[in-house]
Amino acid sequence: MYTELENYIKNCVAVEDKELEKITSFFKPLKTTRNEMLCNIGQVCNHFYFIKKGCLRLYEIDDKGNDITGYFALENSIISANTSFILQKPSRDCLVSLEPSELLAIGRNDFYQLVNTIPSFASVYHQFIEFAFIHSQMRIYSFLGMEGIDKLKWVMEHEPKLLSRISSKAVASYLGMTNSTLSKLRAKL
Amino acid sequence: MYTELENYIKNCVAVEDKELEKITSFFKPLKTTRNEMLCNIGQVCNHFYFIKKGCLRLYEIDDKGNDITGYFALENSIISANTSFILQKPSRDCLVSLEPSELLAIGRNDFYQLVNTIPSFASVYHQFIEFAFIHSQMRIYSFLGMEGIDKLKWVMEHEPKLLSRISSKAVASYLGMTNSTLSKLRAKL
DNA sequence: TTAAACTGTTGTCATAAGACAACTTTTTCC
DNA sequence: GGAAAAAGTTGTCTTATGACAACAGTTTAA
Repeated sequence: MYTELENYIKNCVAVEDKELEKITSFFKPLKTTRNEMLCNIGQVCNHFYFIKKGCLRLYEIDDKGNDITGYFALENSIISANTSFILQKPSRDCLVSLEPSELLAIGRNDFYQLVNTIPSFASVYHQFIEFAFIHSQMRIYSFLGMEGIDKLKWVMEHEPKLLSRISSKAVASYLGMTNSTLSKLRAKL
Repeated sequence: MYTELENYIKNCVAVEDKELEKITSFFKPLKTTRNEMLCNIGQVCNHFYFIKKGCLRLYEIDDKGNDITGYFALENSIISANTSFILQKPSRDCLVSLEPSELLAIGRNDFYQLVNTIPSFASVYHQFIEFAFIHSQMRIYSFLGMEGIDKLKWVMEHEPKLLSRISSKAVASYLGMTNSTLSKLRAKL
């Protein structure tokens, strides 16, 4: 049940079996269908999700009704509507499953109890946030200056899984372009 | 000497005077001229900086020789070439002073010693990273979809200090546009 | 103080990308 | 399995922005 999550944690920090067991005991399994909304606009996000199987997407809808993807999370990674989760404010993001998924969910109270009592878990969270920040900065550097064709090449090189796994529409919203533009760029390659 | 830094810390967490004194004792004052390079491309960044006075800018140079700003830091905030500092790899970013500045610098070893021994300092760092991540995500949402004029309005609303304090050229590199485009957009308002 | 360097403005022109629409292909789910 | 919905492709047209250049204004530093 918890093998993947245990591996994820062990991959971040050295941790005793006893602690590991305590940590995982707070996670509850959860199956979703496709397009299931785990956090909607206006809700306060109260869970962190580990993905055993499937794929989630965090996105925001702008004034014109277009959506922008914050990030994707595939198997063996964690995600939540972070801003809402951290600040405990109504979310401006939607967190949604792109495929039928198998998740392990932990509630916010349990999450912070673990963070505050188990240093190795705090370290896991800390590493997640550090990585998330580094990744966001990388995306700013890569997507703010580049032309469309170069953004596409960048993702092909650095995050090829996204292209094989995720719909063009969603990828376009991650690259900051329309789907028709992405389609035309793909044809050019 | 350390008043501003102490206030910065106290603003994040409740902390005893004794601890506060221990924390600040690791920070060394440092004055810079304008355009002084605190971390250059290829160097491994080994310091975190608190800004008492002045302004720093973190940026990267892309293939075409254009530069993109990662973020700015003004008075009473902290900054480093985070990616390099965290991963201990040669930096792709430059960290530079935009004005003559008064800084308090802490070396990486001291920094992590504090993080590992003083929970309240760990919390300060943790909050910094959380905020930095949230801010980066916000920028992705705001700048990836928007047209130039809306990006400019966004900064006017959310980070007006940048516009009054920082050169147009640097602001343009923060917004992901050329300086001539920014100048024309300003004229339109 | 003054020359040099840098910054910002404005113009023209070229081009990448958005908007919209029509159409095809694929996927979904009853 | 098949109808309906969604996703993807491709075309035309428009527009925002980049590239480049000339110039003006400002700052810097010797």
